[in-house]
Amino acid sequence: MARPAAARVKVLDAYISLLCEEGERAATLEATAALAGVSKGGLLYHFASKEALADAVIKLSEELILIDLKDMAQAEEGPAAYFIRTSAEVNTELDRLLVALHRLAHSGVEAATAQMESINERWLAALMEEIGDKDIAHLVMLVSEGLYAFSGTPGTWYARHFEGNLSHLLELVPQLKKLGTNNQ
Amino acid sequence: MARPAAARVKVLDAYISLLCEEGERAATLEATAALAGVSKGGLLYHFASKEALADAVIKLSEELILIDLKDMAQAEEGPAAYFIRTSAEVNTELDRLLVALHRLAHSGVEAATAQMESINERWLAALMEEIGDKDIAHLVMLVSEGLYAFSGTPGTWYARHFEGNLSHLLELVPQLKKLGTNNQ
DNA sequence: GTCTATAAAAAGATAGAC
DNA sequence: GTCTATCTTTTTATAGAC
Repeated sequence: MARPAAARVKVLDAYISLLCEEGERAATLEATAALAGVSKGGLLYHFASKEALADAVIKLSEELILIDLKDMAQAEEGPAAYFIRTSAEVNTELDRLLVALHRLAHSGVEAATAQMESINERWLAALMEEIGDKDIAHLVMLVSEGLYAFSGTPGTWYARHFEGNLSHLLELVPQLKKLGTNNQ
Repeated sequence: MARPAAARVKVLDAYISLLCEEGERAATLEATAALAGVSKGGLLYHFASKEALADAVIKLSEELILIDLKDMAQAEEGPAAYFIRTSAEVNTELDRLLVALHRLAHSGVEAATAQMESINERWLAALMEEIGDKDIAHLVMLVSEGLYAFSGTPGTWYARHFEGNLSHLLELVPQLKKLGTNNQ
């Protein structure tokens, strides 16, 4: 589907928005259709079931993560700094998709859990390329995971403490890498 | 309720188990009652609504977190090491409650989000007592949050990479603290 | 306190008109 | 492609017997 219908895009975007901003319980077919400005029937023409909606989230996350991994490998600041910096960015398309994936995984959608795992494996591999030390790479993964866990819920702890203030964490990256070298 | 009914405890425990192991979608009243070995009516005698069940999770998490904060402050290894070590422990009562809280928060239960925030504020304050440096304290918080985010889903990325292997991360704690000193 | 039976509401999905 | 109307299933909650 090289040029998906506008309505299909609006529906998927509405579903992702509801997942991110109100949680999985609120992301019903009816609420999604209403937010997208279509009827339930109109929604179901594009996505035959709720599972199809979740699958579309997973598929889109895969497309965006492939771009992200490429950018991460080529980043001038280095993969680790790129990774931590972008982990804290909120409301990028990738961030929204990853938050939506989280919501689905926590609700019990197994395909979403599997995709999260797959993404984590690839990120860890990319970090290991640069860092070398397994423990430090894990540490960076956990920091990133922590940033995601706090994101997607505006006005929360995460926002109060980190928003616009990530530079301090980023300054630690070279030190973390050195720490990795000492540790080998 | 100094000595809550045995059935009440079984129901609450079943609800927490379903949240942790199968996600919020699976934690219906019917499934909870079945796992607890009571009828739906029996369940609703102890918890008048689904909201009451969620509130009980939040209340129990508060009781356990007060104990945890006290233990953390008095830990011989220091608050930060205690905090990271216990963050990775799975299937403790506190861990299960925190995973359940996460599930509820991601589903859209606002009271659960508020409780998570409250807990995070108190943990950060306890870490600052020891570490002093705000950035490093944040880093430790994020690592811990990452550990929680990965926990509660057996057989996943987290389990494969960290289970029984946290000693490496713990060895980094003194170095992290030193890093904080340099950073001041 | 616990059960069964039943109601009420919400959510997912289908059919067919346009 | 999109809508309305309808059906089915699931989920929450109530009522009342025991």
